[in-house]
Amino acid sequence: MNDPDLEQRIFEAQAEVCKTFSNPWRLRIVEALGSGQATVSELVEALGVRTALVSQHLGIMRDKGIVDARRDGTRVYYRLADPRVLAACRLMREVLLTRMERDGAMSRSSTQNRGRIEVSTR
Amino acid sequence: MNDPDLEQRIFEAQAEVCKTFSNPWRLRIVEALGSGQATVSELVEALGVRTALVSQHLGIMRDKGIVDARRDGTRVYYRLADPRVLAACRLMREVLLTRMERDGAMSRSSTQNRGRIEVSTR
DNA sequence: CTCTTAGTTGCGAAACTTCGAAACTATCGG
DNA sequence: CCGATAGTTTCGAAGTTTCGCAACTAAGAG
Repeated sequence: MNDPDLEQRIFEAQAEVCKTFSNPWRLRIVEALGSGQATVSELVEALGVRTALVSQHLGIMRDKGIVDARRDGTRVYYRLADPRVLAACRLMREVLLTRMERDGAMSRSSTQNRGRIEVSTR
Repeated sequence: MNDPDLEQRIFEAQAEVCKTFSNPWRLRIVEALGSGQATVSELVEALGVRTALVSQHLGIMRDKGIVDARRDGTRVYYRLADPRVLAACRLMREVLLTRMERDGAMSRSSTQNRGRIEVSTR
């Protein structure tokens, strides 16, 4: 129990999940599915992107188990497999917005050194 | 205010942040930095990966503003720029583990159709 | 069976990511 | 200045992702 490799495999699986969220269209799909379900054409309409592309992204998310699909006649309804992914995505977005605000403030101040290594003055 | 393009740019920026977490070593670094700070060599020791590679990954996270670096003598100390990223990563991992458990249960049952589109029986 | 609507899939070029190897920089002790 | 230790950067080959395009399947209407 508690294999050193199991831990590594969990982090690899998590990296795969994060890869799924590394695309703006997929993030918008997650957000659009936040309030219930939607068909492919509703998503096409909401995002303003070609059908094939939306379907490709949905296919990727289906394969990774992020969304579930249900066909009803000619339509296919998609929904989030686990509502917590929305929460995780939103938390990440909040962090981002905080940073964006801070960076905006930074550019108006003089202490600008993002991405550089600070040196402890001792 | 509330530009249709601003929204898109926020999702693009978020996708960039998620890209940062799309690598198992970077996730392990985030986890290792969860309880305070660490030097590059401490991270090298903890992850069992070459120094250059750890430094490359830290550089990527520094550029994206995920971690902050502070040099003290020959050592460089890294820490998370915002503790909420740890929470977001952990929430994502929980979702993942739930899915892994569910999938484990699925393989022991007969209804196995992950990644396929269910058809509504009507 | 045919047509239409709704969605999926395969292909391929361009762009991007990963990681090892080697060269480089920074700081300190002597 | 020299050498040692700690970390960073550059390069490049191998692999992966993105997205348009075109061909395909699935279901219902007539």
